[in-house]
Amino acid sequence: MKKINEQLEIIKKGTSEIINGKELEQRLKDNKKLIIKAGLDPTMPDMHLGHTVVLNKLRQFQELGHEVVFLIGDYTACIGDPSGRDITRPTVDKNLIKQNTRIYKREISKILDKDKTRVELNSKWLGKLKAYDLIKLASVQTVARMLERDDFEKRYESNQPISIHEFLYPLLQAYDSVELNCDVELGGTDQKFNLLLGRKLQELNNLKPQICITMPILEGLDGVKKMSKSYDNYISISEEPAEMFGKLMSISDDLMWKYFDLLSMKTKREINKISTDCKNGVMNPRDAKLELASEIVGRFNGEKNATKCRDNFLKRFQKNELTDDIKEIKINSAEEFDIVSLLVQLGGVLSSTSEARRMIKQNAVKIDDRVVSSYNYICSNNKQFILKVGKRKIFKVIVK
RNA sequence: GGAGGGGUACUCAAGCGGUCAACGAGGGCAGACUGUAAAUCUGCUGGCCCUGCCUUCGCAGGUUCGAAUCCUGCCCCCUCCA
Repeated sequence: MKKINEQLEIIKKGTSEIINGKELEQRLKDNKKLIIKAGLDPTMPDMHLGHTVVLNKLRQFQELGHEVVFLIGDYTACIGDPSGRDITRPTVDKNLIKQNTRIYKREISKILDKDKTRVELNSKWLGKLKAYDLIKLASVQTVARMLERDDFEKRYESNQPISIHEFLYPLLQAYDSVELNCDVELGGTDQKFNLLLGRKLQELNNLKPQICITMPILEGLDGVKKMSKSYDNYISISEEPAEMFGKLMSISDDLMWKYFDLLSMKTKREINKISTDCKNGVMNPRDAKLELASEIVGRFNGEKNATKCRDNFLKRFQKNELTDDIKEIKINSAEEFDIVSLLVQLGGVLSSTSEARRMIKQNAVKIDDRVVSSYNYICSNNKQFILKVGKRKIFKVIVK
């Protein structure tokens, strides 16, 4: 194992808060494998970059030789974590949870060392709790304390409903820590309350209280709200490489620095260098962003793919050239067809005739780089042509 | 159990008998400008056989020439009192 201060430096990087730092140091000094937990509810079918902020930290712990537990909240997913929410989460179908659990198990191996990661489902112990146990568990926290939480307080004051079951979520998450006897639990800053409750519950059960480490919340593509599937501002880790690259390139410069901090494996010094270079005009921020996008796409899809995405990106948007990864639309038709039916029925590029008309009206549709301005434009005369709809949708249409 | 408030398009939110496919804001999309940036400006944002027609305002009926708007029943949500 590495020296204590080296370990601490790695652990501290990128964190928002460590409760409590001294305890962590002390425990590292004991030179034992620590049990590190981070959990995720399998409510959504895939993981996004926001989740990886915590996973990356977990990975670092793993590399330092500690025991990493990835907790899948298959049981708690039924409740829905109210953290940071202004509305009650809808409950998730049990089959869907099972399915997502499988996906999660697979996806974490993109970041964590699969062989060294202990994966646990909290249904294993939570499913055994009896009403008696649950009520006893519920007695450790008062309603007043619960309502002190920002999210609940806001909802309470603005007359939004809070269901009883939402109060149980933090308690059950805390119970997980008791069950696993965690030394450290990781989570986003919005998890602070839940993490601290784990500490408290462990103490009540005569266990060493866990150290809570919070990570900043990663903003989504809009740069404002947290990255989340429900806000549709996310980048999935199983996204098409080119798509992932494009999404990363479309973020604002301000946001780019946050992404560097939370997602890049570059050291603080390296990031600072890039940042000052951009400020001094030595480096174009766009190139910094290219580097960021390459690194992240590379992590999930390999170096080779990343380079290809980068090349294609530059080709397409900087040089306005065609790339070799254009999607093809093959049409078997002896008859003539017009642009609207190509876009909707034949190509499935747009979802309705009205939308197609709208696009044409707005000069968004191009065939071989020429704007199509008529709804009735007949395009079957050409055997092969390039169809563009807006900036991002490009297709090669082949008529047979 | 009692009293009151409310359910409108992706979200928030006007409208309270005709001029409502429904003001406005946000989001989204497109165009201009660019670094596919961001910011800004402009337009669009239910569907269709598209100068017109069809379906939408919690659900089901009713009144009316005509309803998101009025009446009846039902469902759901919130607040206060107990």
